[in-house]
Amino acid sequence: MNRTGTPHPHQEEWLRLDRQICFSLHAAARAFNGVYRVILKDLGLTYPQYLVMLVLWEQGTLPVKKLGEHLRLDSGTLSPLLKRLESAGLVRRERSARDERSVEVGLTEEGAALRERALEVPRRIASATGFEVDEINDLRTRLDALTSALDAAALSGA
Amino acid sequence: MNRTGTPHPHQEEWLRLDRQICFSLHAAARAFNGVYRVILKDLGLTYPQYLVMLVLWEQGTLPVKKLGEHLRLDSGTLSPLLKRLESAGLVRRERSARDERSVEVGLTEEGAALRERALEVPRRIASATGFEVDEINDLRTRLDALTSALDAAALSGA
DNA sequence: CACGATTCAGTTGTGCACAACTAAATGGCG
DNA sequence: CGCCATTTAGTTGTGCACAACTGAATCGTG
Repeated sequence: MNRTGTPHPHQEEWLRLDRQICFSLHAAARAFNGVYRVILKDLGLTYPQYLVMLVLWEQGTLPVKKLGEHLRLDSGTLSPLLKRLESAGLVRRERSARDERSVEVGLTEEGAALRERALEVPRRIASATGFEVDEINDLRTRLDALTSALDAAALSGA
Repeated sequence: MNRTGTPHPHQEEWLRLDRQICFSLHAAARAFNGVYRVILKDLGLTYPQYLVMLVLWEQGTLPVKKLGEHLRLDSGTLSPLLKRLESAGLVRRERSARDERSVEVGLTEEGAALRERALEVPRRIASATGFEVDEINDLRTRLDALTSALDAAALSGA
């Protein structure tokens, strides 16, 4: 399809590389998820639920909107997830008195207490990865840069 | 809770770091997914469907089992996904004659032809990330190392 | 050959991600 | 004040991930 001099000589190669990088990121995310799944089972939390609890432990009560900003998740994901955490007795949801549109999400006694048991999770994860703190932080920095670039590209219409 | 000399002085800090690394990886995976979603919309593929097509373009016809090994996905994920690709007219599924348990997945004419249009995807992704090929490859290597460590840990019981 | 263990695809049920939408409350502007 | 645009949660529908299971085919061993 390219009689004279192949204007895109590396396209085939790029498709192969794309397969590799796509797969790597996808697999890494799922592998991470899998290890957390095992460790979090003891706490009765899924990985996304753990992320929500981490924010609540750190920030205290805050509206769904703010929670979504911290986690880059919208109400379509958070609403059912928070309902499940509420059913589990870990969080409390109540309409804000000042702004009836808003719902404040806070910890119950039980939810706050769960933090004690969660303290050992990071150590177990670190030992599972076998990575040093510096390596983890370096990887995190690169991933954040990647995410920023991707978000910017998505906004500008890919 | 720790009157004499705090045997775990860094646990609180680790919980904060865990929030950061969890969030970074989770966000990166979703941001990547989002950019691919936009670009793949033209091809009528989702990101996981694109991964399947990449394998088929590279490897040709192969059983569901092998496909799953390449992608680390099981039949619970692949079966419905492949049905959708079949409905879209991109792949063909048929029971192996040699082994009636196995289902061979292959490309249709249309599926094979789609490869031409997919050739530009990696370039668009690369420009979206703004990363150089070397950087991508370096990141990929680290992610693969992480995945290997996590898989090994998962097998040994976390 | 027979029969129990294994392999393979598919199904079911739960949970997350996200787009598109609804409904209620709020805020701004004429 | 009255009305409309915006903000905020929530709902609906589609698709993926994975655990647990089913059922059919195959294999191994006696």
